[in-house]
Amino acid sequence: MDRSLKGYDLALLFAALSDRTRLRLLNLMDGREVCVCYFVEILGQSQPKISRHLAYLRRARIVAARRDGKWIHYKIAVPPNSGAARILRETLLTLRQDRGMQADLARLNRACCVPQRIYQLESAPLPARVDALNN
Amino acid sequence: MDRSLKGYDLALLFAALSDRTRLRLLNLMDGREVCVCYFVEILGQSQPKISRHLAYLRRARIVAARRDGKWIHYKIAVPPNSGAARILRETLLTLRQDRGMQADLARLNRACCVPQRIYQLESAPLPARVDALNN
DNA sequence: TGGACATATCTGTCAAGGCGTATATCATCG
DNA sequence: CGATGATATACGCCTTGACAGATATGTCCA
Repeated sequence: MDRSLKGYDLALLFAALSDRTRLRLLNLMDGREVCVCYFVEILGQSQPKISRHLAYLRRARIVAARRDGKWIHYKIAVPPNSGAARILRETLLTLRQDRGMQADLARLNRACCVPQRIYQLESAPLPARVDALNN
Repeated sequence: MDRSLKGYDLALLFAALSDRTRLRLLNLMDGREVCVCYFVEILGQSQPKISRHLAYLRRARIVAARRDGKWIHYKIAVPPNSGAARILRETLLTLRQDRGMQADLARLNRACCVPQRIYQLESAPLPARVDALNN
């Protein structure tokens, strides 16, 4: 019996995905490990707000956090349920089609080119590529 | 440009999917067109509650309603966004893996065998097979 | 040890969603 | 018509989530 199917609430997954800000965060993490300060800068939203939305994603176990000195890096995690994992994969692919999401990525890439010119990012670790859920 | 990507809010889709009752309704409609009274009977929940949840699914345009005399039949609809459609398809496949969802289907099938013995269903139209989103 | 910085959590307020109850709508039948 | 049955919507109450602002936690560095 597939234990991974027990104890994972699909409705909770969808609740985590049901907010535009959280979808934007996931899109920025697609194939990338990103530290919180980049989210704050790229989305132009307050740090507590970003942090709360990240906590929501953690609760649904679709992101993983890793501390690195004073920074915390987030990346997408494979949820412990194969169906949820497939749904998440489809979701990320769908987000790529969205104009707004593409614009977020463009802003991220631009910021990564010149982090030293953006006060909040000058000493922050650059986002790093990681294995994407999608091929 | 893909017009179908405009005007469809993915977050709204996920909000529609973020409730267990609504997932149960969708699962019952997987490959089937079902009238409201069956949902009420199978889920054992009040008619207004079922109706409100169906309205939510309609708002996200993932179900279609059809009037047939005094009955209204619901079936799953392909949302006007190809990504949303793929996500919905994956979701339905995932629901099939869930014990509770399988139990709902078993209750539905049992009720369909002897609708005349269930007062609320004695004159109701039987659920009918329709093309499923999944193959 | 004490800042300074990155991030998380708490608090209070407001809007949205869930539910039960009551009621409205719409079709059928007599 | 008026009554009945199927479904939808309105209302009131309660809970949850989103947000801003304030504060706590944890790490680094002087």
